[in-house]
Amino acid sequence: MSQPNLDRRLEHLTTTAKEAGVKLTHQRLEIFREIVLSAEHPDAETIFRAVQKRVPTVSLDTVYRTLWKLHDLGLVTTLGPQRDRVRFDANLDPHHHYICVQCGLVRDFESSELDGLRLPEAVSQLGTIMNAHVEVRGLCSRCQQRLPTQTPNSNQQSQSVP
Amino acid sequence: MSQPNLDRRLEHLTTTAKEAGVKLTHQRLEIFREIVLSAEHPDAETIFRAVQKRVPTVSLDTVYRTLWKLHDLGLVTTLGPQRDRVRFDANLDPHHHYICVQCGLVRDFESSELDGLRLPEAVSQLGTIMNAHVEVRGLCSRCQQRLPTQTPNSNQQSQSVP
DNA sequence: CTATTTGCAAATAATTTGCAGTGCG
DNA sequence: CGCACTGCAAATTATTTGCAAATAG
Repeated sequence: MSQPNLDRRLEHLTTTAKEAGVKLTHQRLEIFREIVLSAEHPDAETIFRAVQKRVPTVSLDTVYRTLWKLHDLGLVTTLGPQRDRVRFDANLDPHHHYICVQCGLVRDFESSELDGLRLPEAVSQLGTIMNAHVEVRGLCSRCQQRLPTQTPNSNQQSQSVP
Repeated sequence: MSQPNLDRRLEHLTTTAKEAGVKLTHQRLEIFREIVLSAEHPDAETIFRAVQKRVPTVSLDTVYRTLWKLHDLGLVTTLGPQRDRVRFDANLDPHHHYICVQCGLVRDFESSELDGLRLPEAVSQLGTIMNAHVEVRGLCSRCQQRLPTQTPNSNQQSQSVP
């Protein structure tokens, strides 16, 4: 992660936070910096331990709350289909996934064109390549109907949505 | 899911199980069928509830144990980087992921060629498309060195590996 | 100032494990 | 028949929440 890149993201954070009326506390800054600077994509516990070194008083729940707040602001994304719950796939044939960011629906789709993707050289230097597939994210048609007015980012939050 | 496809997978299950000396109980058959037949990629709880309708005595922990056993046999895969733990990504620029199936390491890589993938029409009928990226799975170089003899599939199991 | 945010501790939700009985091969 | 497998209940681990004190803007 290069310095100008970090600066650019921090500025984006500042702007977005101000627009949303969200306060930029010391803890939040450090948590965000930690995710941006980490080459890995850390989980909450890992971020917690790292931030704790510089802000000894942070608590794990603040890390969680901050992460989902940043997620709501569209400043971070999560890996995998969505929050918690491991999901299983018995389809061994080459296939790709469509994932709804709202409800977590996952659908397979096939494409012989995508099956034979050429990957950049850099990848093979990371390790062996067992398999490659495409993940598409969007709002599924069912969720589009249910939330005709909402923006795709003001969702999936801790606050219970009755 | 077409009938011949299901048959083919059930046969593969039988063969693999026999080879591995794993018993094919009623419960396991039903759990496997459930994953194969579901268009969704269900989580343990969902599979549990579905199987329960036909085998009222199954327990949730049997579902968990079976799922990981099938996973070990290479008959099912999981969505997302690996077991549990949500992981966060603050990289908003287009990028792709390399994921180590052994240790869960995730590395970004860039490729303008992959950024502009053309997706099949079928995808846009599932819902809106917000973003598409490639996920590559393999054994990272660090894990290759640590497990020079093991096969990539005899791992990541419930049994604690001291 | 004042609404937001934090830390704590306690609550929930998800997943795993020890054990004794059961049943497949 | 024996060893792998199951169900149960209890243990762990991950994540969320209520509340009073602290703090950004």
